[in-house]
Amino acid sequence: MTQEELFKALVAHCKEYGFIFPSSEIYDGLAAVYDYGQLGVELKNNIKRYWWEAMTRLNENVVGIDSCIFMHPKVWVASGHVAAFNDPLIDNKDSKKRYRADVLIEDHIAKLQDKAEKEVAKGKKRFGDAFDEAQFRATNPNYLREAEKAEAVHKRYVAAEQSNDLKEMRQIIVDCEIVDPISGTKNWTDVRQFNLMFSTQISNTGDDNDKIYLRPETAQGIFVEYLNVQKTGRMKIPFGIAQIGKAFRNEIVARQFIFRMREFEQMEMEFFVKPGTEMEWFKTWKAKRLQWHENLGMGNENYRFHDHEKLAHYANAATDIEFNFPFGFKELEGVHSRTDFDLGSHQKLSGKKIQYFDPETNESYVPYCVETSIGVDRMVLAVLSHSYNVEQLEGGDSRVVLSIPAPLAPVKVAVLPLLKKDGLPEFAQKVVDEIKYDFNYQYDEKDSIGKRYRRQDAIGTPFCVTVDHDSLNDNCVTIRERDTMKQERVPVGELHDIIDKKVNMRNLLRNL
RNA sequence: GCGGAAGUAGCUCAGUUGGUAGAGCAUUAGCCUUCCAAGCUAAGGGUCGCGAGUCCGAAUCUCGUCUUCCGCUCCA
Repeated sequence: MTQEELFKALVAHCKEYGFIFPSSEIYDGLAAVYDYGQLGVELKNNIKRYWWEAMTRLNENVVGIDSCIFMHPKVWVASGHVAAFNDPLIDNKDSKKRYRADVLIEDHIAKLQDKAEKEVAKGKKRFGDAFDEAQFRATNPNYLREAEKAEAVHKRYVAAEQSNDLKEMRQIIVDCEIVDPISGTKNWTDVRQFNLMFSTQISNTGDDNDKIYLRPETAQGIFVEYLNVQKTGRMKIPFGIAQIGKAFRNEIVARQFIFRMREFEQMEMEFFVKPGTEMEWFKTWKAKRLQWHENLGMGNENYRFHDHEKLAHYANAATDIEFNFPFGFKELEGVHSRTDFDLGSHQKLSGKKIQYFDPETNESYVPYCVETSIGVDRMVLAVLSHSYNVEQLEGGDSRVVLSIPAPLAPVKVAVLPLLKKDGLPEFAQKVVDEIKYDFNYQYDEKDSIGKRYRRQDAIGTPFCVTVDHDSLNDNCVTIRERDTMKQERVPVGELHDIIDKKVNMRNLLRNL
């Protein structure tokens, strides 16, 4: 199977066994929105628990919060999202390329200004030392002509941008005869506003002033609660705040199953540190986060760091932890050194002092911040795509097995009476009673035992417990392990410990 | 958003020149009995993605539309 076929098979498998369904399927579905089914939600919850416990329990200076999706609109002004993700876009119909309309116009203005400056350069060359630049700029007709052209376009552009007049933007591009650098044609579509953030209104009058956004990242919820948590939790720097929650981004193209969705879930942790120490902590969290991934045992060679060359407006260092997905190495988690950009912006815009008083040095400062940010859905996809295997067995048989790390598996154990008579189901029920308070289990008495094993393999259940006639006499059952298919006969009383040893979350949390 | 391909039962697909929709697997019930799927019997399940049009008659022809996949584009 090629990687592409494998990925398709995985997507089909996810639907067939109740992990992940396309949303609203009975109405033809909704593009790039997926629902988690009965098994998917268990896997997802286990992943979230693994992260939450690693963060908040194993670091005594990291606490969690749960902030809202709705936030004050000014939050997104301070964070830079309103300014940075509100782009007018235009397509060239011939080259099929998309451009930012404002960039096209700005480039054009720059070209015109360039022409004017060339006149100045010419003047310099001609008059040498006698050249009076101010005089030249004020009087030279060639220069003035070019400069006026640039100024005229600039004025129109600023007016259009301020009034958000998309038709005028397009008209400027048409009037200036701006051509697509690739196709060289002027065959443009309309200018459309693209906003990364979804919006709605909080009152029901539809007034534009009541517009609020669905958060495009959970991080800002942490920043605006920084003061509350720091004070009420008596937190001393360095300390962190962790959060798991939904975020929404109106991506132009959402693709690759649950890898890029418009509604998705993040697990973010903001770690507040003393300015100047952020690089140390950046390194620390890079290592800690990689270890968290490696503890899953999905192959250390499947992870790599990708350091950012080009940094975002808020960062002074950034790296991605990439995972080897079926479609190649792609970002799974980001570790960013965000400086004091966020807290600083909120301090400025809100007028509230957001500072930390350091009792050791007696100074106040806006803390710097190191962020770890991982997509829950990407993590689910990483686990599923790595776990999905089609194994060839002796005798030409094959089985589909999800080798999900046992502590993350949706179902931990299946209880299977060999026959559904002779008192075996009744005995099996007693086995269920033995384990049901501690482990998610399935009971199945339908079809042959081999078939039932395959069904459990397909959903990644680490253990199958089989009850046979001997069980009634010796109180022992057969426990069969998913990956090795090895069987062992054990007393019912020992089941709990055998299963627990393998599926307990502490197996993953060690050494973190 | 552009280009290409696809959409018939839960899944994989068949369906002839337009003439009342099929198979295998799966599901449910019963039988059989058995430690690594595919034994027997029966049953349920389909507005043929959706909407128009042509036609006496459309799963089939035409147009539109939605969704999915692939490639571009986008991705602080």
